[in-house]
Amino acid sequence: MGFAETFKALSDPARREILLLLRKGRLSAGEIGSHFEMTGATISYHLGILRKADLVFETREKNYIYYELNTSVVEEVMLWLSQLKGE
Amino acid sequence: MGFAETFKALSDPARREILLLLRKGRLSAGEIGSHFEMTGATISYHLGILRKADLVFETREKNYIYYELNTSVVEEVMLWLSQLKGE
DNA sequence: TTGCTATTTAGAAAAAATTCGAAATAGTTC
DNA sequence: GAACTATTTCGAATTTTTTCTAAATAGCAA
Repeated sequence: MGFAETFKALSDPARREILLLLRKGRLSAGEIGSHFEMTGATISYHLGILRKADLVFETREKNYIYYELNTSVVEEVMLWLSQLKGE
Repeated sequence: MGFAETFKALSDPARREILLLLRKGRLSAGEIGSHFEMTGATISYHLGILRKADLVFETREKNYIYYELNTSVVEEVMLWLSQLKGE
């Protein structure tokens, strides 16, 4: 948990784009990277931020690391936001 | 609009606390500041961030500036988040 | 084991965010 | 107008974030 981490993770456009990509299903770090004009190192950095915020989880397979959306934290954030708009 | 601005605004604990304070109704900058261990200048900075993100709006009265919650942006954020968890 | 592919980690540079004290602005009140 | 109160803006210092290149790790394949 930790809303600071979560909102911070969501505040970057590339990281939000990554999450949207993952809606369709899991992708390897490399597949994710191919959608951006960034080095693999930078993508890895962003994936680390998303992972620490529990917005994604990874599963290792062969020499790939697949990333997948974790929606449970999204629910918590929505709950917090709904508090804000009256009950 | 601008989700980057909005999520960035929400990523700071003090700013989230300010928003929660404003649920009960409008407060002046000074009243908001009295809840924190920060200078007025810093509170003003945070209020500026929240205002730019359209999460609050201000109304001037006497020599006070009152801040009020703006929930319309909160709705947009929730909509974006609900996209994330399957339609 | 040697080489290949996928990804991360380390270190450093650049940019952005946070905070403060001091000065400026603006509206009140005498 | 002069003094007072509330708040913001400015300038600078510190911390955090973002990005890269280069090096390290790890699994696969020959």
